Amino acid sequence: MQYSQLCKVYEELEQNSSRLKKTEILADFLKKLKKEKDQEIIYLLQGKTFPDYSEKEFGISEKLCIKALTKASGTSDKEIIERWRKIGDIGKVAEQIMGRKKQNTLFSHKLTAKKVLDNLKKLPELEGKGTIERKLALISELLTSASGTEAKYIIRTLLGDLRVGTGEGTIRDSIRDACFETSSEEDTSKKSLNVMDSENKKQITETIQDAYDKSTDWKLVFEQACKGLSALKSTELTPGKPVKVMLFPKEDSFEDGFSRVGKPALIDYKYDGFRMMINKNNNQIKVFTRRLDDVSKQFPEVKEYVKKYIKGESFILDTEAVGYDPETKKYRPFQEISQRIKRKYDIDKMARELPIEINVFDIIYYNNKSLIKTPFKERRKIIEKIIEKHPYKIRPSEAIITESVEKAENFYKKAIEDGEEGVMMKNLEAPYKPGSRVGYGIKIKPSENDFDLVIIEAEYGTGKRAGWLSSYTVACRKDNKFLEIGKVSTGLKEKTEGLTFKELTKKLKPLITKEHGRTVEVKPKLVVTVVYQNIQKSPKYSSGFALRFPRITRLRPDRKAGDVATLEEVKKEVERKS
DNA sequence: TTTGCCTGCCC
DNA sequence: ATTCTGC
DNA sequence: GCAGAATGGGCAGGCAAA
Repeated sequence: MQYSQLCKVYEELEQNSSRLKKTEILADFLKKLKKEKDQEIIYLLQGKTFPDYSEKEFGISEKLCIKALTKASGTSDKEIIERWRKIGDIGKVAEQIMGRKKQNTLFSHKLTAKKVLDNLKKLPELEGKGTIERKLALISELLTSASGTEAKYIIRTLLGDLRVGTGEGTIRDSIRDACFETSSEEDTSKKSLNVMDSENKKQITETIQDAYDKSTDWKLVFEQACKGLSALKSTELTPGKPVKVMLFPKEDSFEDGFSRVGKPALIDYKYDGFRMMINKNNNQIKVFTRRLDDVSKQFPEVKEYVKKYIKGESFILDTEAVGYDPETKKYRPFQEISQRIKRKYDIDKMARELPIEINVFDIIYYNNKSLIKTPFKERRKIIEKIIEKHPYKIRPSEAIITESVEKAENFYKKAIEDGEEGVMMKNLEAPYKPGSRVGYGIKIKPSENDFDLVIIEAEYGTGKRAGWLSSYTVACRKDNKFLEIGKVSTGLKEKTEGLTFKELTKKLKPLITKEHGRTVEVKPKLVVTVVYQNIQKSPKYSSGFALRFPRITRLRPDRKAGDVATLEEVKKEVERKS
């Protein structure tokens, strides 16, 4: 298959925002792909070359894409960055530059999808001295034989950002439509077994989703769907192979929480650690992160705890690991535990200095049986039955079941007093939904504080926000100086109503004093209110602090730069919270 | 040998 | 992580 | 209500430049 054929699909997807239309476009493509040899091409549809659970990385991002473009086109870094600033998409820059170049070339080699796939797949394998040079060579080889459009999508694929708006749901539905016949208005009279009526269609969709949930691999699911329903149904959950985690949207009050998850609900602590999926298959024990990275080596204690304190031959547990101080037994902030996650050296030393407590809050597989569809209350019972509770090692998450808002609030207060982040509320009847943020559970966190800060630098946005100054460096003050305390971007509106990026850009432009690349320095005049969840020590910002999860809530035209929060006030808040 | 940029991935 | 937006 | 896109801080590790 020609890569240009694939690019045509990307273009169409990009031009159509309706999900139904996207599904149609993709289904047509998949019908063609069925007849091809390289089914791996399906990964390219989501800008990938491997299944989601693969840990292979390109090791290429913005800077190296710019280098590769320079190399392939001869255009200077400076011009590329300037174009990027203006149009907010390195892919589009590549399209312009490589497209222009093509006109001067008399013949061009046709790029096949396989060639693109092959070169991309080589990237993760390279290591050691000269790696970057060799990676750039592989990329510019593709770019030089690419058309403008092809260059655009090669770059976007490398950046891991295809921007064609196709997620799992769309892929799933198009596999359904490509592999199973759909009844259209004209032939509703026909009663063929293969023709989907709406009930049937729903079931097929669910079966495909279920197969993906269990395998996390679209290539496999597509191949099975081509064979038929029973092949899809044969997919099984396999402990040792990672599964995507269920996610939880935020809710503001317990009333809202109950109305979403129903009454009674299970409420448990939300720990400020990191997600850990623990898989046991007989003697093999593996630990995966939320993005399906294998961190078994980094957390040797998990094996020990699992062997000693959990009954069962095989299982998959969903847990949160929190770090604590081994002397004082006090829970430590996320910043500290994050030192262990990607560690390759001194693993044992860190394990002693910063041990973890594993809080188990869900189970989706037990003794050769999937529990994905088992109601949550049953799953919780199993957790409590099989885990021997050992605080500071492994334990079921702290939880209550209640239908009272008052009891929920008291439990929440206790969680905060214990130094945790908040609580989760969960629907007792719900199944487990890998990878989706569905309302079977929600999270509740404390109301947050804010500072008024002044904008001293800004950066041009990308994608939807191209052309606007959309990310702002904000500062507090100390005497007559302004000290950076982080960047903020979210909270503003892209369209109308409320404070927009457009408006802020307009206000900032006259204040610009210097420009470098995509960043501008501005006179410290504009004051904004920034809410945040936490204040962290920062190795990067001049104030020595940074805000965790910052977002802008409003403009303060009534305030001057001299009115913004002082470093002293920031320090006082840090004290107050600890 | 050391430093610092870059990337990917936790939140 | 948070937020906004389109479906 | 959900998925998708565009953004935040900070960590370790890998490589290249100093």
